[in-house]
Amino acid sequence: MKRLYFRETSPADYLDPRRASVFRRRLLSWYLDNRRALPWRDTPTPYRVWISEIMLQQTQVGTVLPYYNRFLERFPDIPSLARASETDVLQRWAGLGYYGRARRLHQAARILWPARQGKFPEEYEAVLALPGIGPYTAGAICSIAYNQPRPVVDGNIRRVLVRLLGIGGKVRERFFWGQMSALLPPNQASSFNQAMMELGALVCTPHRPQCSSCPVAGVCRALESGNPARIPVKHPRSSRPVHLLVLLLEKDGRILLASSGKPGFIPGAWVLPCRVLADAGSAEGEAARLIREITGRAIRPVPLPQFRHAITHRRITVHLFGSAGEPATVKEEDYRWVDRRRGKERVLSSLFRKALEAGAKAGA
DNA sequence: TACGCGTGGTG
DNA sequence: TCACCAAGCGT
Repeated sequence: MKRLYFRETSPADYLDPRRASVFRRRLLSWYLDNRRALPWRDTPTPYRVWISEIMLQQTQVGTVLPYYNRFLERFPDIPSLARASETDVLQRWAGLGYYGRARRLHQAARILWPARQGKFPEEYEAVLALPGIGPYTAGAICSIAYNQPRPVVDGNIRRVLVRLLGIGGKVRERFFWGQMSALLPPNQASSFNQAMMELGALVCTPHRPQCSSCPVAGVCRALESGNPARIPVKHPRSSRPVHLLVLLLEKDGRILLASSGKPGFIPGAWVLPCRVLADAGSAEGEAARLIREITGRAIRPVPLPQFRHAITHRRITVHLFGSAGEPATVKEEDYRWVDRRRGKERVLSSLFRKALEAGAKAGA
């Protein structure tokens, strides 16, 4: 059955040549005057643009900045990144999220060095073939670092385009790529692509777009129609509640950590002993059971402060437990007693860092 | 195509 | 408090 959910593209969706020309000129002019000074814009070498684009995937500029600077300091070029251990790379990434990005970044560096002398490829297809690089990132690197005429489409650009073109319904992904290809000035791809994203980030924002100071307000169909903020239309998403049991076991000032082979956690990172719960009510009973499994002894779990942790599509309620009395020696290899202070130096996700802080605050 | 992946900011 | 969002990719 044919789905009517997506709106078909019609020739009328494209800006006519005159409006397109006005749009390009005003956007580029605005960008030259208003672009933010960012470290990867100072000297846009392929390597620096690459790192920035990976870090910026689903992550805001302000969040990325400190990580970017620290990362470049430690790994200034492809050989230094390739020579590093994965743990070292993850250590610098810890806190940024989406840890698969860091692993694939590292894998790509090892493909490029020493086999390809650490030289970042120039051909779009070769860039796209690298781990962690999809159509957006390949287009971004080729256009920004090499000024190749490659379109890009990201969240900002989708929003700018549907407003500019006054698209109310849902369109397919290829619609956006077609529009960007049509608008792209072949000799100014670097500036144009960045200008589109900059406009989306600074002016054509999701809430309360600043239409009064928008350089392309004169050619915007959403503004013509009256209420630009109503575009794009939003559809509800659900985020499921999850209950997670976490154990904070101590012995002689050390805490028990496990190297996580478990799916859903940072690869190669350390975790506190934990288990997903069927419901909130089973927390204490499961805590006792997990302690017994780990230590081989029946030790009463002591409730510590609960806290919540939000991840995309999930609201996690963390049920934190300590133990009364000294847990016996742990048999299983995955577990290790680690000095509390040194525990923080290990790769830990924010959730477990929060758990350590909550435990410390409770005097555990 | 739809989902999972982490975290911090925003209203 | 909470849903939504942010320079996406891999499966």
